[in-house]
Amino acid sequence: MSMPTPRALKPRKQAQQARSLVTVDAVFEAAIQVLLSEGVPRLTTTRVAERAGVSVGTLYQYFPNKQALLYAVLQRHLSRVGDAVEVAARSVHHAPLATMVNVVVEAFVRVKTERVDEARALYRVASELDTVELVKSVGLRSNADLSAMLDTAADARFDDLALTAYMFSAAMVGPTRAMLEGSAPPKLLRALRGQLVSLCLGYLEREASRR
Amino acid sequence: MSMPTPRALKPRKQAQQARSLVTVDAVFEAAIQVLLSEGVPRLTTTRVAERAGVSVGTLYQYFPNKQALLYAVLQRHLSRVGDAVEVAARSVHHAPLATMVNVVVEAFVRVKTERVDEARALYRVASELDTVELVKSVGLRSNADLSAMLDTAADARFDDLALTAYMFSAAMVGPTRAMLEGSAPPKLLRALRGQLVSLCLGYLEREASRR
Amino acid sequence: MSMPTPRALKPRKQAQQARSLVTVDAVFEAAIQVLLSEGVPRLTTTRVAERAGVSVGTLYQYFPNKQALLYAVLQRHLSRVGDAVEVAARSVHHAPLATMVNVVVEAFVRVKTERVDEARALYRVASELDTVELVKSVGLRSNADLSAMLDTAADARFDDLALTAYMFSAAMVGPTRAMLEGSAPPKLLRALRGQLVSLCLGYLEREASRR
Amino acid sequence: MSMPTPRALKPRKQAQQARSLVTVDAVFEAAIQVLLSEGVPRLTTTRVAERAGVSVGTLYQYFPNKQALLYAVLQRHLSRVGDAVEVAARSVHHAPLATMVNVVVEAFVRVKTERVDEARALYRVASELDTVELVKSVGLRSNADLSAMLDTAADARFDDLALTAYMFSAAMVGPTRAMLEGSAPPKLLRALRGQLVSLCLGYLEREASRR
DNA sequence: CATGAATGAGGTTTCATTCAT
DNA sequence: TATGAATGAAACCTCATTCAT
Repeated sequence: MSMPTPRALKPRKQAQQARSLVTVDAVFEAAIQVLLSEGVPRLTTTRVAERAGVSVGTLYQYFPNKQALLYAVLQRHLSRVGDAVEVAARSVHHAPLATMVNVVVEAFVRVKTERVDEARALYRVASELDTVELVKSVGLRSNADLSAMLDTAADARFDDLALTAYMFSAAMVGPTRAMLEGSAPPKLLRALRGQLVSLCLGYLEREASRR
Repeated sequence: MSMPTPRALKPRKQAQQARSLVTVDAVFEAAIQVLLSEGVPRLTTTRVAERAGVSVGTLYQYFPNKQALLYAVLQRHLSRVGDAVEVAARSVHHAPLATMVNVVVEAFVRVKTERVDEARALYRVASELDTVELVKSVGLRSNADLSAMLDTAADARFDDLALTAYMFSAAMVGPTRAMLEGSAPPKLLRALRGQLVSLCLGYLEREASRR
Repeated sequence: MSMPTPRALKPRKQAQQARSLVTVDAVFEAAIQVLLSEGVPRLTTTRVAERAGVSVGTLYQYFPNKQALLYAVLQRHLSRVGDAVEVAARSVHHAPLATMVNVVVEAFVRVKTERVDEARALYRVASELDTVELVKSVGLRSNADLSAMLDTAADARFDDLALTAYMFSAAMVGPTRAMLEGSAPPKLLRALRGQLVSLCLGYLEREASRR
Repeated sequence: MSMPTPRALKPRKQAQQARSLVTVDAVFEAAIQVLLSEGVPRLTTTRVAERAGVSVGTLYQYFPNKQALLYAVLQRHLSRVGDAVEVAARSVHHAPLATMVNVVVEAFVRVKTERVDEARALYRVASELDTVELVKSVGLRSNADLSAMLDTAADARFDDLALTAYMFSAAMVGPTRAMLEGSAPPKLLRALRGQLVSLCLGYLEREASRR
């Protein structure tokens, strides 16, 4: 759960007051909107502030610089995803493989899908070097959760748990990203959950059988 | 095979003279280098030209704008990948599923891996909006190739060929991207081929059995 | 009175605060100075900002691009001229021809002469293509005012009012421009008013007599 | 007839060979075309050369720099006009005023009108500082021609011959420019000659009568 | 002589950030 | 605390001119 935020990217205020929270949230939302409607190159602090209904000055009261803002937005999103995976994984310790896959995939797809625009917007930002570390750390966390889960599978055992968990994760993340980024037709999107289950379960069963 | 390039992104000269060819290639290479060493935000036309050992003016003789340059680099890379997949897929029409997967994955991993730096660099650029169309068109092409191949499988038949081909493709692309972007440890990278085969074959066998 | 400004040339802010007004005026003045002292090709936004004592950035807060700045300067000048002609023309409805010509020419020469440097500077800019529409629209307005006036002349009547008004206008504008652009000797400039009266009145009396 | 060309603007070759003449003419024509279709800011040497069907290098064999090219084009045009006026004026020495005006205006309008595009194009260039001298010198020459003519009028005498000739000239030039630049409707253009006669004759008769 | 690839100074414009009000 | 005008470094891109072929 802990991913140490680089000092330069720390928010300025802890935003504990009600007013602050509202403002910060408006800014987050605005950033996502701008990202979607204008694209990365046109994501300027002024534009975000404008869209959020505050002045640039105010924005800079909450974030020391633009990077910090994007970092925070991404962090919020990734935390949600990480949390969802973690909760799901914990809930099926000791269950059979099929159950595990169903539950985890279900949770993952749900959290990625309930705010499609957000997910889509953030893919555009996620390659900005500074965020690589963040993405990696969240990945590690999820891998750990999935490893721990797989290790308790009622009906399977894995030689290289870390590797298998990594691939499991990548098998969920990869096609999902492809679909969301490519603005895949709704038909595909609806099929996503089932397909991911098939993909992951097919893989895990193969790996397990190799025992 | 052809993917019509938007007019604004078309190269300026076809670069037929010897000197020109050298120049253009130097620029391509420089763009990739800068992308890797400096990241997207510091990828400026001046820096690319400098690294290529030419003047900005020269760069602009071959590309009407920065976008066009990036577009061209990406296009070259994607073409190579598309070509590799196409050739591989064609070579195993009417073979059994396992052969198909082995051959295609092998080709894909090879082409992505032989210029790891290039692949890695381009992921950073691929979100610059205008490239979405390009990525999509290459995706469509590969999907078509894979569909055609799968349709001839000696030992399997698929209900929704398009969907299955799409997932097959995504199952290769997704984890590969995750690994390259996240700068996965060499150990993982070496395992990639085998893991992808497992992933794709597991999936395809499941889907085929559902006949 | 209103001449709809093309959207791309619209000023960015209406400049209502005191500080802003000062800034915008300084920029206007600076543009004219630079135009006079350096000429069109050396009229750069940087230079104008510098001369105005502000940063380029500030200039661009008020004008979306260089064209818009020049457009605004020209518009301000032409509006003044148009206003002067309109007021003068209205004031002599129903008067004899000689009075009309005297009053209108007097007003025109006065307004063109009271800021000779401005007028001179703007001739240099007026050929930058996009301003053609502006010049034309101001011309139309003046022609209308002059037409309306001539139509009420106590001692004359005209067959083709529009044509006559057009020539009247051109007879004032043309030689004035020639003089100011050619930096005619002061002696000529002093004679301008009388000469223009002679020119216009001679013409109008000829046209009127042709009834 | 002599207008000393500034050294920096002198053509490089006297272009006496047939091939040279053709090239220079093509370049002149191209410059005018580009000026009309693209406007001053987009008038580049490369574009002119391209339109002329030669390489930039060749263009620079004939003109030391861009200014020189424009200067030459303008000079050619102004010479034609000056010549036409001179010939016309000489042909009516000792004639009555009305004849003089008719003949001179006729000549002037004809020469300006037979290549409307050229005239229109050159107005755009004529304010480029360096050309002011050129325009002025041609003006002086015409004024001298007109002065000499008016001085011999059979039925009129003028107090300030220089001033009167200047205004006569301006009365022809001004409205003509206004019409050509403003792309006046054909109807006006057809009326131009008659109107100019009326304008100039009205003026001259008034001035003559003031003896 | 002709060509056109190469040059690079310099122009236009944007945008993260500050700070007086 | 909030505002938004001002800043200026730095990005993108053009184009007059040269010179090796």
